[in-house]
Amino acid sequence: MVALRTEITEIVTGLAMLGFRDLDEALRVRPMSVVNLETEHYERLTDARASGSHDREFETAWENGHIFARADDGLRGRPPWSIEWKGPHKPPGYEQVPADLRIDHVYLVSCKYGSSILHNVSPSHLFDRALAEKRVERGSDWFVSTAPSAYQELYTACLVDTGLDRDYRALPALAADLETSDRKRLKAALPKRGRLPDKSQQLYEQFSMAVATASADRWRSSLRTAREREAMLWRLLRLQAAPYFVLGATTSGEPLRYRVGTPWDFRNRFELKSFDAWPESAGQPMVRWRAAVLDRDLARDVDNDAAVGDELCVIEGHVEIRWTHGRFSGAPEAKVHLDTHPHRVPGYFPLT
DNA sequence: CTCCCTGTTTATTCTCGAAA
DNA sequence: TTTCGAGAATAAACAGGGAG
Repeated sequence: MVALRTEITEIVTGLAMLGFRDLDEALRVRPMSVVNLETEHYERLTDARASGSHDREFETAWENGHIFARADDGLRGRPPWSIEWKGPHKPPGYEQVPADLRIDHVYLVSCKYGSSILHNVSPSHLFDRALAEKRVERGSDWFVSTAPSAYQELYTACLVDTGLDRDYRALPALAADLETSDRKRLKAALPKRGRLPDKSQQLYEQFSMAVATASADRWRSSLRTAREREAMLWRLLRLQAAPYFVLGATTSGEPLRYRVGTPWDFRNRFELKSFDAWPESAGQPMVRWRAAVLDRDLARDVDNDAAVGDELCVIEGHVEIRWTHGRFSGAPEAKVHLDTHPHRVPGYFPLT
């Protein structure tokens, strides 16, 4: 149930801010003050609650909303005037604050459960344009532009392995000329998942490394100045002009509660010392990234008595570069992961 | 021929899940 | 945990027709 879990976590988080004794009371009362919340949603929630299928999510979401309502950084115990639920709609436009709830028209709350993904964008948007401007470049396959020869070799080997090179309905000789229908045929002929045949597998590994290396190079060369690297980090971390809150859970179910500060908040306390990106040898093309950030608050302590070195925080993550829908299928995409625990990321401020 | 409208296709992004 | 896959939503691009 894709939508159900999202619905539960988002709505229950909101309900928990309204001051009811517990979730079951809230579900009984069915407050209609939550914008966009209809009877059908309450019915689904009540059913899910009764079935016991999402106990963990109910509990965490309720606790998250409850704590936000009382947190010094949050509502500080003030009863909210209005709670707006964004609902299942995907907002038009670009780079909105990823908010699922809005409290009193001001407090934006994003509910994020079991995902370490920061972005899922086209590779050129990340590596060439640093997530800055949204401009689609059609007709340019990232794999062709970053690793043309390795891509071509892999493609040729896959044609041979699948026997499609001898098919009378010939596929194009050049990987760059693949059409959608060609991709479908090739994908269907390849093993569903797991390793490719020996020769192809070896070429796939070389291809992965070539793509990763070229991607990391292009990323680094698009970030020449300290200014650009800083802006890159802000966008990676989704720092926005206005602060917002993330209430959710890690992939292992541990609760997450933090405020995402603005670039201004970031600069007040932190200073980006370095931003690195480098290719990694993995099954699929992967680029790792790491930012070293100076925490001035801690640095001040160092002047007094703390140990030197503690004042540097490290933020780490990685980018998967992959076909969206399996080998040779769909345009390549770049999935950006955050590997550092969010509560230890400079610019994210855990709720206390 | 150009411009505008409209329906269709495709790329991109978001979401989540499952196998290894 | 890492690697890989897929459905759905949406916006951009495309294609074709018809009016001016």
